[in-house]
Amino acid sequence: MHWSHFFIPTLKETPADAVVPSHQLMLRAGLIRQIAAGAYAYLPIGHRILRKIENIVREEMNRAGAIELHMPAMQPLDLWKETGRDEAMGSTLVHLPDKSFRKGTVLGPTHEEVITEIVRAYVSSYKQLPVTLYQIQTKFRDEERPKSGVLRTREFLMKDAYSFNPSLESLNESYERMYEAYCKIYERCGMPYVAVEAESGAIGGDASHEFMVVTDAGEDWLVRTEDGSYAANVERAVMAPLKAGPSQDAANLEEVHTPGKATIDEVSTLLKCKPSDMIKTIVYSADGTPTIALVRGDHEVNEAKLRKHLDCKSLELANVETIRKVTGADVGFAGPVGLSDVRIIADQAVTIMQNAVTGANKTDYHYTGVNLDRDFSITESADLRYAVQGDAAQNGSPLVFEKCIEVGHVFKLGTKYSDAMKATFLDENGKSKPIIMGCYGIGVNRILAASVEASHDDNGICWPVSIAPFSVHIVALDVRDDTVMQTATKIHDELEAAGIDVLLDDRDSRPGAKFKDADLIGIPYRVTVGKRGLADGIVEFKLRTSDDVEKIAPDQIVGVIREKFANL
RNA sequence: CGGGGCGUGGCUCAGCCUGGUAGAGCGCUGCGUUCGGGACGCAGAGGUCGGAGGUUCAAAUCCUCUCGCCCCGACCA
Repeated sequence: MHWSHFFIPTLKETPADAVVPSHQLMLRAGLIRQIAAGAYAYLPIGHRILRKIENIVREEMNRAGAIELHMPAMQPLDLWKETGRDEAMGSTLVHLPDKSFRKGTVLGPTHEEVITEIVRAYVSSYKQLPVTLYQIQTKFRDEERPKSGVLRTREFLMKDAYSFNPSLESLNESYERMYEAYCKIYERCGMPYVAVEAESGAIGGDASHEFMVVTDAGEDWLVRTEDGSYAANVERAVMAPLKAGPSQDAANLEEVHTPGKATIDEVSTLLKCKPSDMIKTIVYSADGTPTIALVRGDHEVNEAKLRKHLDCKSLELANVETIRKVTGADVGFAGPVGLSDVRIIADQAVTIMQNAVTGANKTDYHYTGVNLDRDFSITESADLRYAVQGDAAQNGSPLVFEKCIEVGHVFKLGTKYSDAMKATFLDENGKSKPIIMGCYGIGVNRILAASVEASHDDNGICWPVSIAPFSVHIVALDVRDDTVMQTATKIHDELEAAGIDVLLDDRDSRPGAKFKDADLIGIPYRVTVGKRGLADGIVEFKLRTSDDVEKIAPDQIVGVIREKFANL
């Protein structure tokens, strides 16, 4: 490809709206153009990269036995009503206006409903199972706040695969195979990924892993141990129980006046104690029943853990009236002392506290010197909180926290969708059973953006060969010199004939600008052809990621490059 | 959805407070000199100042409404 015949609108300056490196560099390198909040055009260079990623994904999916199909982005709302996800997705689900289209049409944010509709129509026997189907398609989600360029958009490309299995063992096999395919995909894309245990979220199901790329531009947190033995989404992370400190003399239970001081910060400041000396008492409504969670003042309740522990369908913070009724006080003065007839679940860290401070269940009063068993009792204790800095994993290894971006997610769905949509099959004994499902998603554009986040320097992007828009970038200097252009064109043609993607910068620009652009768009191998070099009988060969320049005879450069690619 | 910020040529921004001929740099076109890490000179093209309404003799500038975009937070398969 000749640059002058292509379309690569590079920018010298960084657009002001771009904040994260991947966004800045993708704009500057001419990969994308923003059309609206959360909607981007992929310009030719960006498009080529997406295609390369897609091909890797496709190859690995096919190798793992998944079968490609294509489903519509436009979907009947009725399908979503069958699973109740029309409400669960809330405003994220994009509804087409009734008057401009058929009543009740939505744009697919994901395709569990549609794929289940297809499978239930055609699959009726165990003999047709298992089967894994996938597509690579544009998804629509009306995100409240698109951000960070291409990392969080309202329209995005996703590879979504769905497995349909006759048994849990079969599901586990499909899941395992997808998990391994995902690892290969990220490896082939040259991405430093981490597979972490994850919560399964609103999609339901009982097991899932996320594939994360560590980057400051990310919106998620993962925790892992320094020894590499454990990695999890922070939502999911399980910690070693805290050990009790040295035992203190039990203080007397005392009621203190704390007028208007309702928060942990206010009370700890007033009483000159640490937040970690306080017990945070949070009243929830679990399936409509008031339920109390206790965590240490410096900890946060992890509602996913609490929900799982309670095994309840709905869990929300209790409203003000409920809190008044249960505690007899305004919000901010709740405590476990004196409460009965309500389920109280204490986080493990609370069970080892001594002489704690809590609300007194009396507006404007707190207790000090509160001790478990002597002053209050709990129904049970459990792990209810988010991991924090200083926690250790269950094997005792300290947890480290890292910001990350999710690039893939594998779930075991179970029968959530097949139950709701009556997707059943007859087993060997002629018995009707719901099909067991798994689903597996990869954010294709996120791989692109995460790859830039993971691999760039001050001058631009550094693509791995596998997903680079071109493999070799020939910079022709002195383009009006016939020898230079003949040599550069010959190298270009021969590389192209050898099946290597090559870009020839044949623009009549000054060398500095061409080198800057070359670094910016980040093609892994660069060949410089100039009058000066040719006079010495050489062209220059350089890696994007290195300053070392190899001088190679023009008639040997193609062989050298072909050899490199043969070894990849 | 709460809080903050910003909309002036393809990009970066000045001008607005204190109303009076729409500016600079980059990029673009032409000519010339240059030519190994974003050159220079000369001559050009390109803007309903996001939109609507209002105040005024006069609005990019003041007022009201509105739309869009970015950031923080909440939310998020």
